[in-house]
Amino acid sequence: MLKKIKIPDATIGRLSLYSRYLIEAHEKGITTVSSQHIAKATGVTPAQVRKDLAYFGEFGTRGVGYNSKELYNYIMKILGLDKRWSVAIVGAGNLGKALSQYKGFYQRGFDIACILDNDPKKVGKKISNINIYHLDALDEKVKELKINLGIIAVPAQAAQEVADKLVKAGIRGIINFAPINITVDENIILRRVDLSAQLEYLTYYLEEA
Amino acid sequence: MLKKIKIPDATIGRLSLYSRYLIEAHEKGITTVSSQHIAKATGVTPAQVRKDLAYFGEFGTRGVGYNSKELYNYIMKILGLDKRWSVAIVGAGNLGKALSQYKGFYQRGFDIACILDNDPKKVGKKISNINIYHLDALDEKVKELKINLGIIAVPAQAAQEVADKLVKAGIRGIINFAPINITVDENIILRRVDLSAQLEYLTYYLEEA
DNA sequence: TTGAATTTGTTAAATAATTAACAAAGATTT
DNA sequence: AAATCTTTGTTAATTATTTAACAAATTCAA
Repeated sequence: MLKKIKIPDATIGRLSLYSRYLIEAHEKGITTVSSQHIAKATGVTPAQVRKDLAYFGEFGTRGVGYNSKELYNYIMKILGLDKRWSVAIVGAGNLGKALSQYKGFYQRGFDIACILDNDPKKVGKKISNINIYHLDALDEKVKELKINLGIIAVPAQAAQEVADKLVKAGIRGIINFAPINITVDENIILRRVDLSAQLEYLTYYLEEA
Repeated sequence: MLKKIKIPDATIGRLSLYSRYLIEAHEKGITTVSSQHIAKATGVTPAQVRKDLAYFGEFGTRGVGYNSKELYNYIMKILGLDKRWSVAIVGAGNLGKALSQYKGFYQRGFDIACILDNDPKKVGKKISNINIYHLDALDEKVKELKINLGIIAVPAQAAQEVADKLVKAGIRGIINFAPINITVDENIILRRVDLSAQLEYLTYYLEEA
C-alpha cells in the first residue's frame, strides 16, 4: 500500500503544480524533462522535486530525466485525478455562485453537480445550468448525483452545521471557505481556504516596510 | 523595529483566525480569554497560540489571560488591518467577477476599487457597482484609486504578463489565482492561491483509502 | 500574608521539512 | 570499450516549526 509514511502537505500542493507544467511541456512536444526543468518552471529546487517524487516511487531514468507525459500520468494518479469527481457547493451567495462557475475545476476533473441553499428564493433556480436545491435535499442528491466532495460557501456561523450535514450525507472530503475553524470526525478530510486571509499575508508583509 | 526574525507563514494565517475568534468573543461580552480558549476555538494548541503571539510582544497578563478586544486590536495592527486597503482585480471572467462580489473582503478592510480586463466587450461595464476598465488604464487607475494590492484572475498563460504590469504600475502585493508559477522582483509580496489544488488535497487523501 | 491555583512568556526538546551531497545508473563521445 | 558527462534516487546535514516544560507573574482563598 502506498502512502504509509507521512507526506508533507506542501508536497501535495507542489505535485499539482508539477503536473500542470508537465502537461504543458508534453503539449509543446517536450518529451523528456529533468528535475531541474520542473524546478525552474515551478519555482522550487531540483532536490525538492526529486524528494517529492521519491515519496511515491521511481519515475525517472538516471542520466536522462522524466518522460513528461508518463510522469504527468503518474502524478495525476497519485492525486486521484485519473477519474472525475462530483462536487456539491453549499451556499448560493456570491462566493458559492462564483465557485460554481469557475472553469478551473472542470479542467482538473471536478464536476459541480449541484448547489444547495436554504433560501426558498434561490431554491429551484439555476446558475449557469447548475441546479440549486434545498439543503434538506442533500442526502438525496448526494446519492442521486454520486457526490464525493463538498464545498462550504456559507457564512461563518452556519459552517459547522453545514459540515455536519455533509458528513451525515456521506461526503468524506470538504473544503471550507468560511473564515472559521470547524471540526469533523477524523476520517473526514477537511481543508480551510480563507480568501481574506490570503490578502492579509500581503498586508502583513507590506506593513513591515 | 518589529519583525526582524523570520516568522512562519503559518503564524500569519493563524493570527487571522485568532482575530476572528477574538472579535466574536468580544461581541459576546467575553472580555478575557486564555490561550487555551483561543486554541480550542481555532483548532491549535495553547502553546502554539502563545508562541505565535510571542513573536510580536507581550499581550497578556499571567494568571489571567488576554483582553479580547485589546488583543484583537493588536493582531489587526500586526496584520496591517488597522487601515483599509484598495484592491484591483485583473480578469473579469467568472473568477474575477466572483471575487469582486465576495463580501468577506470588505469586512476585513479590503475595498475592490476596480476590475481590469482587455476584452472590449467587458470594458465599460460594471459588476455590482465596480467599474471594469481596460488593462491599459492600469497605471492611471492605480494612482487615481490609490490601489495597493492586485488580484490576478486571468488564465495561466496571461498571468506573468499581468503580474509584470501590476508591478510596473507600483503595486507591491499580489495574489495569483492562476494555476501557474509566476516570478516577481523580490521586494514584491506574491502569493499563489490555486483553488483546484485545494480540491486535489482532498482527492489525494480520499484516493488513499 | 501565606499558600494554592492560574496562566503567561520563554527556553529547551522533539518533529518536520528542506537542502545539499553523492553514489548509482544510464547516455554519449572518442 | 573506456572515459566522461548527466541526472536520478537516497542518505545525511541543515533549517524551520511545533510541542513540551517550567519559571515568573498574577489572582484568589484562607
